[in-house]
Amino acid sequence: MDLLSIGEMAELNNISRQALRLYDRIGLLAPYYVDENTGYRYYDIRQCARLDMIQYMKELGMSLKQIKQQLDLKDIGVIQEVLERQKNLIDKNIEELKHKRKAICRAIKSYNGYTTSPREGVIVIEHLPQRKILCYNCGINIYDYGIDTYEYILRELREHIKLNELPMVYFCNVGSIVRKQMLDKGNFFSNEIFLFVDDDFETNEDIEIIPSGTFACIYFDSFSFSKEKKYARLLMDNIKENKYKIIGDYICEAVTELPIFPQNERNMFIKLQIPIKFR
Amino acid sequence: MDLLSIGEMAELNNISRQALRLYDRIGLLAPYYVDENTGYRYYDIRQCARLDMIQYMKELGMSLKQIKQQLDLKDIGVIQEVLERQKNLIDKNIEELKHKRKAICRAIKSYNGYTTSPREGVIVIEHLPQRKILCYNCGINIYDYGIDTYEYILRELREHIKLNELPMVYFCNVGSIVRKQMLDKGNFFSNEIFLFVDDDFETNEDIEIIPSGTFACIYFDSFSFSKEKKYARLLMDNIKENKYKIIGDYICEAVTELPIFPQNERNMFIKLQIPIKFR
DNA sequence: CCTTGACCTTATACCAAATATAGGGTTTAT
DNA sequence: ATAAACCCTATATTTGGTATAAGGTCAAGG
Repeated sequence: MDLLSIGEMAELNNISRQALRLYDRIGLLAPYYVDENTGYRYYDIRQCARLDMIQYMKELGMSLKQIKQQLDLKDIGVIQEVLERQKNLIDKNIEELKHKRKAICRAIKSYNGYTTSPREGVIVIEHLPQRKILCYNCGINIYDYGIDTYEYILRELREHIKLNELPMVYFCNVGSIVRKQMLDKGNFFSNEIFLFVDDDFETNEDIEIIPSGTFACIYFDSFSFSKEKKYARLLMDNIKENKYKIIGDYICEAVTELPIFPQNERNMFIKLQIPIKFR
Repeated sequence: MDLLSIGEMAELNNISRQALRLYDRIGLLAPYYVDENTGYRYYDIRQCARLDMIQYMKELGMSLKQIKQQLDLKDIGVIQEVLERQKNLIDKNIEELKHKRKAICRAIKSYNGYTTSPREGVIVIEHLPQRKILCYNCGINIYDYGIDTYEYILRELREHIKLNELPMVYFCNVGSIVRKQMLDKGNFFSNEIFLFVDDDFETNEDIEIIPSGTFACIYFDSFSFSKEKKYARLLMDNIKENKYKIIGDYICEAVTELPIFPQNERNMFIKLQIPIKFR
């Protein structure tokens, strides 16, 4: 019987010598024979079977520890269980990745929208598709407070997201909403912030739909409430001038950008939007 | 302006204190203010914006180093590139996982097939669906050699797999093939081993299709060539006795099991199969 | 028999992205 | 005043390896 040196074994199995030594040390794959004097490791070609299984299980996503436990069990047939478990794990991973992908696509679209957006302060009429949002009621009128409070509320929103098991990738596209009845009374009041979710997101009590329609919009960046109020007034005045009819809630949509300012303050692209009907 | 202790900051952002200290040390997020005497870290609530971005980019799969580079660039707008890159990465991951999933399903099916298989040596007639295999010609007649040589050939097959960019998960379901013309001449000769791939696998010159049809099959486990030959003879004799007509290649399908034997030798479930027609 | 180069050994350090722990100092509320 | 809660630094651990150094061994050729 001819034995293989660690280098030969490594080459045959596409693994590094170092890795084989590691497997030896943790007891995952001991060489068939070790020279007492030199410490040289010698492997039997048939040990490739075990190494195959190790690499196979590793591919399935198991840790070396798990693999060792599994192989130490010497329990034939348990491999099926492992396979089932790993399949479910993979399914979960795929779902997660798909979710992430969607969120990224959303973010890409948002950013593109903003880079090709009209100049700051120009009012445009846009047709916007139906959108789904996940609302969070923070209990206070955010316009009564400053950016600090807004940050705290964002943290609360995030807790909310976590409860809904949403990936954090959605967190870069948030907004606030002033309900139509408040707007009609001239009361600039909002106790709700939200984030946009995918259109095929399962609708539950937290999810609300913003219907498609015609919106009067105005863009600006670098967020502050006084700036928002200024542009909101501009937008409302324009709507009044043109005798449009407001038919829904005021929305302030924000896309968070890289925070690069001295105090690392939040920098955002903002798009205010009010659904209207031409009279 | 009220500042946050590291614990408050950590709690607000669902991150550990340790992680925040780490981020400080690597320069990813320095506290707004550090007490000179006590070394206590104090954060500004607005730094949540930067932390959000860090966590967002982390979610996208970027390393802390990459994130730091990105944020240090202070180049607004590069986020789009990052998003595109990460989207492609996710697409690749999803594809890979789907591949793995399929291979696992195949393995599960194989194992189930064997646990519910007839007793060793019993000949059964089965209808088997169309299957795709990836063939490798090893140049020698494997039946002229022993298990050691077979292991070497398996290594070559694996090199072959790697060239075809197949995930290693397929490697647990291999087989060998004796062509009909050899069988007809009574020549038990095989220089081809293969592995099963998914049905929707893209067909190229290495891929071969085993057509669906009726097969005479015999099951056994613990592989050795002499055992295979014994059962192959049994199978052939039975076919002759029953006056079936052999209409295609002899296939020896193996499912590798956990290697648990003293020398860690390969243990396999074997299913011999010969396509036949009733006269 | 000697040398050379390829190969082997152990030991240690490193990577990412944290977590855990020890040992000691500080704040805060009662 | 004092205890609980909190903070600090420094070090070790985790996972699955890779990299390197310093030194020992093997096989082939002269």
